[in-house]
Amino acid sequence: MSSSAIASLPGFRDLTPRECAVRNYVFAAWRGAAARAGFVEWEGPTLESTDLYRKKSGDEIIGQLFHFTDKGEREVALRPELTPTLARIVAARHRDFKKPLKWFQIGPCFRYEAPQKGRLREFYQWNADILGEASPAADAELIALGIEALRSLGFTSDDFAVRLSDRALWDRFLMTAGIEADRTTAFLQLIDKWEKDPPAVMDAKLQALGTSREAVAAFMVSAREEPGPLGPVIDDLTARGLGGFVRIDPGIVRGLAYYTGTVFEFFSLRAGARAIAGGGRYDHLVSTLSDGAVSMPAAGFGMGDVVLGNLLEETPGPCARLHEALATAAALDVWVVVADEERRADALRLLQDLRGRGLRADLVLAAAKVGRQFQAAEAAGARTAVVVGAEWPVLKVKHLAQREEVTTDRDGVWATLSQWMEIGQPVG
RNA sequence: GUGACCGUAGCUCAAUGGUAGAGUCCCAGAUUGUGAUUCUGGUUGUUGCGGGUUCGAGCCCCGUCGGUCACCCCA
Repeated sequence: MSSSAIASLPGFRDLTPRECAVRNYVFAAWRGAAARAGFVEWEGPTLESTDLYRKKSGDEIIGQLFHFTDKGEREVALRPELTPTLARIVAARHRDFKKPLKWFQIGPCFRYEAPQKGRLREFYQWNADILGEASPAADAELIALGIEALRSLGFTSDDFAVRLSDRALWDRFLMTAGIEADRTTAFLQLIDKWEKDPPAVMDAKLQALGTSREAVAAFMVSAREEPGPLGPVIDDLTARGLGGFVRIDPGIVRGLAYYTGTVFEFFSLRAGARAIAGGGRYDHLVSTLSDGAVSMPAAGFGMGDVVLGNLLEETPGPCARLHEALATAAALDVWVVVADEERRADALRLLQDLRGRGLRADLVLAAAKVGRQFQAAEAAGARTAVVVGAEWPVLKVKHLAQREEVTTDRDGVWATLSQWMEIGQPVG
């Protein structure tokens, strides 16, 4: 609080154990969903050559990077996302792997932007990608994975939906409308603001490009009725029973980046509808980054932990599930109470024995009154306690929730605990 | 980068321009071996920082830093 104290940097978080546990819970959901779908985990470096991002997105992106010159005069940048690293690795090493690749990574990313709700300067991103498979089945597989991850956290079709589009839809529209290719980017940026800009403003801007709001609106309606290139993706997801999560929405454009076909966005249906995740097909990126040496179709998506974390706390169902998981994760199986300091050595031996058998066990490190040790056990969420005192080798084992205590010996401790543990073991 | 609002104890917040407080948390105790509640006691502040106005500033003014939200952007 004092001015001389060093505070954390803006947009960077300190994760105390409770927040760390929430993060781990989210990671477990991501990893679990990916593993169940046959995706394997990889990991790349946090720091990359700045050129990796410049090459892909152009110079304007450099302003949003944490970048510097290292001691070897190299221009380097903290990664703002995971996909370029993936493309770089796959371009270099793809012969080592059978296709298609189904890879995922979880890791910190950095963006030098003004922090605000749902957006920080350091955040975790989960990226899942399929490379070497051009079929729409890959797009659908990825969308299904994202849906499963969110469902495993307790979210339902009341909480989120997937908006699906395809760059090809707009290519068709632009061709029909006679708009030159070099204005495509400007046009798509307008579409991105379709819901934000007032109709009159939107119309004026579109007129300047040689079309109109009316024409675009009519096209959007027709695109929703006529899935066109998105038909196979929709059919695939419908066959999986996930059709209810997906809707065609040509308004989804996903920035100006490297997408070449299908694009999609997971967005919250709750107040302040925000994007939870986004992705799409990027068939040319591997080729671009390898200067044409390797060509490989690819698709993927990224999901950040910040918006998702907010949603977890705000949505009742998932929030309850989270708290239940946190309580279970933090709980100890047994607390060893040293009722007589003369017996601390015996207590320590018992403690190590219990840990060696796989139980989560702890004790108060410094001498303390029995009452305080039970308080510590309670605070730590211990389910049982073993009292080691003057009557050694006689021991007392207590089930804290049931307030039930039995007298036994060293062997009896294990028998009693294993019996109680099985009873109290949470299912799933 | 631009704009609006906000900065008081670790946290949540009080305090007409007139001596900075409460709750909570944390720590320690309540007839020497058992948890909740309760009770008692205790620690923590140059009121974000720096100027200015005033007899006197937590309060008013300017600046600065930080936070939040929005814009921009969103890979």
